[in-house]
Amino acid sequence: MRISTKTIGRLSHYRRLLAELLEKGQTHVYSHELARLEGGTAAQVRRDLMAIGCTGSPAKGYDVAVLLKDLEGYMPPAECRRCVLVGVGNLGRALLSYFVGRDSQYTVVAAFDADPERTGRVIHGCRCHPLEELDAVVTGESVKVAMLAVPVEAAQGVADALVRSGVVGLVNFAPVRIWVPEGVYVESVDVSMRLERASFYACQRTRGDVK
Amino acid sequence: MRISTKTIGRLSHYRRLLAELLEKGQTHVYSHELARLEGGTAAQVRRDLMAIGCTGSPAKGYDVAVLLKDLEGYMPPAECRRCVLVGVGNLGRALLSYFVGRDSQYTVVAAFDADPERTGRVIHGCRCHPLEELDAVVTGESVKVAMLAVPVEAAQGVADALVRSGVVGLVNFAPVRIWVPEGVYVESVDVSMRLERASFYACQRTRGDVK
DNA sequence: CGATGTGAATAACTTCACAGCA
DNA sequence: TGCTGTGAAGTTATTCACATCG
Repeated sequence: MRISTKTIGRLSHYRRLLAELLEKGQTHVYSHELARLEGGTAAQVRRDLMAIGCTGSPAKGYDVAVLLKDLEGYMPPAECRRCVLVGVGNLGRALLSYFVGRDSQYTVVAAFDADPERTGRVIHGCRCHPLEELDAVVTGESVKVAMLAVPVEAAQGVADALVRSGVVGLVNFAPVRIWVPEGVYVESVDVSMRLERASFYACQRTRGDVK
Repeated sequence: MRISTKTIGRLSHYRRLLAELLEKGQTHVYSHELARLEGGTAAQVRRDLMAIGCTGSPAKGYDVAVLLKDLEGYMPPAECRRCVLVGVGNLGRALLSYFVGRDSQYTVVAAFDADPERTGRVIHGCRCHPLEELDAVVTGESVKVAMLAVPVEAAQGVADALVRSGVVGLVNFAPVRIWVPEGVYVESVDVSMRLERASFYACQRTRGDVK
């Protein structure tokens, strides 16, 4: 059975929430509690968990530790949670600090930048290489996933280079569509669209026709 | 008629694409061209445009200038495209430089940060105020939209303050759910979920594109 | 022709509602 | 009783397919 992209996104979220609950010492959780934390409905949570074969008990709900383990078993294994970053401007540095927290599941094994001013240094524990070393590092480390935080003009070229070096999963922060071969997956984070949508609904309300 | 959130997002894309086409001097565009640029289908583009009453001609497709004008008329007017930013760390600075391009439709009228080291300065043309001045500035400037680029622990408190000052549209970059009163719209940009999903499909070797 | 505009069909996603269990 | 697991129903989103037009 094929699990939808939306469900995968929510499973990721549930995992984060469960890790927090476990840390707090909570041993069991009901679907409606997870739903409230996640912003969805109880039925939705149960469906998502059902999709990957997780079960709970009517009496106590879901066992937090078991559920977390199941989710971790379903989500990418450690070797897929190593990624690289291209572009070490403000956004790139923000991403590095984002993934340096010790509870983060992901590791940025290397960063790259075209600007010599930014390379050769270690930022947030991550070595910053010149772009020329991209292929050697990505191939050498067998990295499959990359984050793209470069200017619009550079995005497609860098994406091509990454794909050539074996990357098959990309998170693109540049506000431009990038083309990749069949079999490569792209997540586009489009900040200006998000801001525009927020403004749109903010406006609607101001105009007085909410909902 | 109610237009879906997804359609709003795509309309925002179309607008950006049309602005580029106009700049290039292209006068007409077919739905399948826009579709290719945006990564969707021609039928989807026509549906979206139909939803807001735009029309083209079978002979030449859509008139770029007219369509752009229509989209601009539908999207938020200038007074809703003024926003504030809270949190001037790396992410916040990245956002400021992002929206400083003169082709950007949006203006960040003020930024705020709790850290006195970061306040009092002008960054990318945007004055950075201490958090204490948030209410005065947001209320005084009648700002309705804000971007939240603060640490997880601070997100809810800042969101509350923003809402109290009249903000009704939020773009939240903190990886945590924030609670807002009925009528306030929140866009959550969840980077770690995006990265995880990219890893998931990279692992699976499945294929797809996500906006 | 090769497009648009659109009803109709299909697919995807979400919620309902209830049996069954502790 | 109050929850899970899940078929069925409902809702939303997307694609199909075709009448129509220059």
